[in-house]
Amino acid sequence: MTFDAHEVSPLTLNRLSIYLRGLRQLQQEGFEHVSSQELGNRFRLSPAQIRRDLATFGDFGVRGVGYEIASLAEKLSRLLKLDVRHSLVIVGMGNLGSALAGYFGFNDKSFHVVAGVDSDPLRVGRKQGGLTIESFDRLAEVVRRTGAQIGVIAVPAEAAQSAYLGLADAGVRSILNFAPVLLREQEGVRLKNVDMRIHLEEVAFYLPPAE
Amino acid sequence: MTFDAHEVSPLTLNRLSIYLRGLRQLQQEGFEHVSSQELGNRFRLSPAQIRRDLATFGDFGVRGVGYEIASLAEKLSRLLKLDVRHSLVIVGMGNLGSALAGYFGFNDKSFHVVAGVDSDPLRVGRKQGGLTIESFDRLAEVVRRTGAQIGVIAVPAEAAQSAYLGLADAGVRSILNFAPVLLREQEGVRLKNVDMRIHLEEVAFYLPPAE
DNA sequence: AGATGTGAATGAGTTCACAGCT
DNA sequence: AGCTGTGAACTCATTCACATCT
Repeated sequence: MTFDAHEVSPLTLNRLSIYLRGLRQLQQEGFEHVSSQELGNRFRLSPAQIRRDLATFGDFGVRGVGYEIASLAEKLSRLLKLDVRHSLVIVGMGNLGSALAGYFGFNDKSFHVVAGVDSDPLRVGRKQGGLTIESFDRLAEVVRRTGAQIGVIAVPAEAAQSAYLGLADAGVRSILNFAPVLLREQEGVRLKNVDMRIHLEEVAFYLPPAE
Repeated sequence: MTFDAHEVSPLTLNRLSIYLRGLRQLQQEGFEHVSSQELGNRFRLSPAQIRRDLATFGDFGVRGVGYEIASLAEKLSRLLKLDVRHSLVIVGMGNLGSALAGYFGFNDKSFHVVAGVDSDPLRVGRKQGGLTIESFDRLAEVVRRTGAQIGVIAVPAEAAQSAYLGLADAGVRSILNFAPVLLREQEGVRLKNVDMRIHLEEVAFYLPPAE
């Protein structure tokens, strides 16, 4: 069970998150054990892939029986590093930024929104979820003070590039971008685009030929 | 240039969306032509893959010259069916739903939010972006009246399954789910999960081993 | 000369199918 | 008997490298 984080493919990793979610749901429904078959049926996943993915990280199952839900969930959670708290700073506290803060949980077990900044003076100073919105100009200071590790870009498209630069300059090395733009990237900063519009375009494309 | 939508892989399709976005940005900056090389440099994409992807759908480029931005953007837009308008109904008009409505554009060229429903009586009747929030109970009627093709689930986790069922019963065959749950799926309904928490978990996982 | 479009080669990811454990 | 873990087979996706066209 020794592996290097960078050798884990995002695809596999994302599936682990999905398995964990499924396990939690089954747990809440009172189940204690599950086989790859059952898990697959329930959530439209491939049993073979579930076994392959899990086996990559350890022998979590028992032959003839399946997986013990609580203990597997626990192990996946540690594997995904959800047992340590990660701190987020959200850039852009408009509709989307506020919604994301709530969605991620201001004060989640694994994720903690430690700061929210905005360039709109009308929003600066407003309280939200036990947090006071600060000025975008102070971003570097805010990051230093809070030790934020992950930056979340939730500004309009036009402002996304400067939000990115601000975060990069402030020393944030991991950024999640929700603005629908392709950013000019910098060396040494990990960027993950979550472009909801592209997902929408995908769904629309596969829509039946219409009436 | 004849192909069946279902033969296009989501990976390729998503990249087409990305190329289109990149082209629009270059266009706005005043460029008229671009080579796969330049496009790749600018947005961290592989030139070979750009050429391969584009060539799948037609001979869009000119050897020795590259691609004409405006015309390629136009062609991609048509390919992605962004020249026809798609109608959305958003289930759950809280923070996230409202933010999504704004993000997708209430009245975009390609996407049109035609209705928003919510189960909270306090929200029903409220106006937003030229739309009046309607009751979740009326979902079927709303869908019939508006002809909504795509359903967007933006309710809290607990309510997502019933939102899904409501949409499916109302006849919506394509659903984008933003709630962080694995839904029990139904035959004949295309579901795309956009789980922002999973994206966050990915970024957190690859974070350097901490200080 | 310079960039595309594309067979061929490589690599990544998934599924099969079964040996091996409980 | 039943389900995992896993080599081997296969499928899908990306990259190479170059003939081909302007």
